[in-house]
Amino acid sequence: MTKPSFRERVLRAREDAIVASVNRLLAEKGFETMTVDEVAADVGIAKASLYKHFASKEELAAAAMVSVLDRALAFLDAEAAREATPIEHLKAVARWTMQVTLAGEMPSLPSQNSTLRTVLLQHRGYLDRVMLVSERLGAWITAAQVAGQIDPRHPPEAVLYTLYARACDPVLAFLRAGGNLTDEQVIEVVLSTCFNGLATR
Amino acid sequence: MTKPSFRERVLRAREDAIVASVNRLLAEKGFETMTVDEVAADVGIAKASLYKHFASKEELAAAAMVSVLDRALAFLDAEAAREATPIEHLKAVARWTMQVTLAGEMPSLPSQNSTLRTVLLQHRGYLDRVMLVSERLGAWITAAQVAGQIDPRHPPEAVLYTLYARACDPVLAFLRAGGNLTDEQVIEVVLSTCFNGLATR
DNA sequence: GTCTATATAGCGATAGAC
DNA sequence: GTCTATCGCTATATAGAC
Repeated sequence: MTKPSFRERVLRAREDAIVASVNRLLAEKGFETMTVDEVAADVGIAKASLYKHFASKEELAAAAMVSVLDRALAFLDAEAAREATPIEHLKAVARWTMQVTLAGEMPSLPSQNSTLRTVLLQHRGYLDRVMLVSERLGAWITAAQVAGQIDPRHPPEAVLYTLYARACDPVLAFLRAGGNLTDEQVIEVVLSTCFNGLATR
Repeated sequence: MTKPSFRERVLRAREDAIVASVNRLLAEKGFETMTVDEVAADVGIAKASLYKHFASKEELAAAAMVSVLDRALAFLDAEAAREATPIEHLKAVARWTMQVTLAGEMPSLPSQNSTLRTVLLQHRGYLDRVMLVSERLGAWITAAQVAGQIDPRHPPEAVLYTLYARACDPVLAFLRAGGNLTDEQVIEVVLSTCFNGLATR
C-alpha cells in the first residue's frame, strides 16, 4: 500500500460526493425516477464527467449500496463491541436501519428491475458485503434462538429478511406523515410491532 | 338505472380486460417499468384505443387500484359474515392480502412517484374505497384492542399500516425465492412474525 | 372506437475539444 | 478529467383515416 497521492485523494473525495448524492436521491425518489442529470446537477459537475467515474446508472446505484453496506458493517463492529444479549444487538441493528431510512440516507432499490438486478448480482463488492452483513446478523439470530429470545419456530431466513425489510418499510413514512409522532417514537412503535407482534402477549 | 345495452356491456368487458392486464403487469414489473405499449399488446388492442378508455398511464394504475380495492371490500363483506373474533378477522384479511400478492395480482405502487400520487389523491373512486377499507379494518382493530387481543399500546394507525404493508412485503418474495417453503407456508410464517413478533412469547 | 403513423420529450450514454 | 453538444432510443400521448 503506497501512500495515495494528492490527485488520487481529490479524485476519491469527488467520488464520495457523487455517492452521497446518489444515496440521497435514491432514498428520496427511487432508482427509476432518479435521473443521471439530477445526480450531475446535485454534485455540480457535468454528466459526462460522471460517466468517467461510473460506467452506468446501475453502477451508480451499486456504489450507493456498497457505501451504505460499509456503514452497516461499521455499525455492526461497534455494536459487537458492546456488552449485550443477541436480541438486544438485533434490536439495535433494526433501530439503526430505521434511523438511516428516516434520515433519507437509505438507497432502497426495486428488486424487480432486471437491468439493475443483473448488475448487482455480478457486482463483487456488493455481493461480498451483503454476505458479510448476513453472516453476522445470522450469528446473532441463531444465538438469540438458542438463548430462547427469538422464537425458534421462525426460520432464521425469515428473521433475517424481516430485519432487512425494516430498511424499506413504508410504515415508517406513513407514521411520520401522520404527524402525531416524533421520528424516535415512530421507530419505537415499529420496533415494538416487529419484535413483540401485533397480538397482546 | 336503465338496463345496459349490448354495446355498453361489450365496452365494459373490454375495460375489465384492460384493468386485469394492468393489474398483473403492475404486480409483476411496477409502475415505472410497466409501459403502455406492453399493456396494449397484452390486451391485444392498439395503444391509441387504450387512451380512448383511460386518459393516462396514471389513470390506468388508479383503475387497477380501484379494482383490487373492490375485491378487498367484497372479501371484507364475506369475512364480516363469518363468526369469528376481531383478531381472527384481521388475520384472515392479512392472509387474503398475501395470497393476492403471491398470486401476482396485487398492483403495488410506489408512494414516491409524484405524478402518480397527484392523480391518486384527486381520484374519488380510489380515495372513497381506501376510506371504506380503512374504516372497516379500523373497527376490527379497536374491537380487538378492547377485547385484549391486539396490544392496546400500539397506535391503531400503526396496526392498520402494518396490515396494509403485508401487500407489498418483500419478505414474501424472498422467502418464496428461498425455495424451501410452499406459498401457504410462506404466508403462515409472515403471519406469525407479524402477529406474534420475532421475540419468544 | 379501432387502427396506423407520428409528434414530442426525456433519458442514458458518447464524441470531441480543451 | 472536465466541459458542451449531441446522438440514439424509448416512452407517453395524439392526429387523422376508416
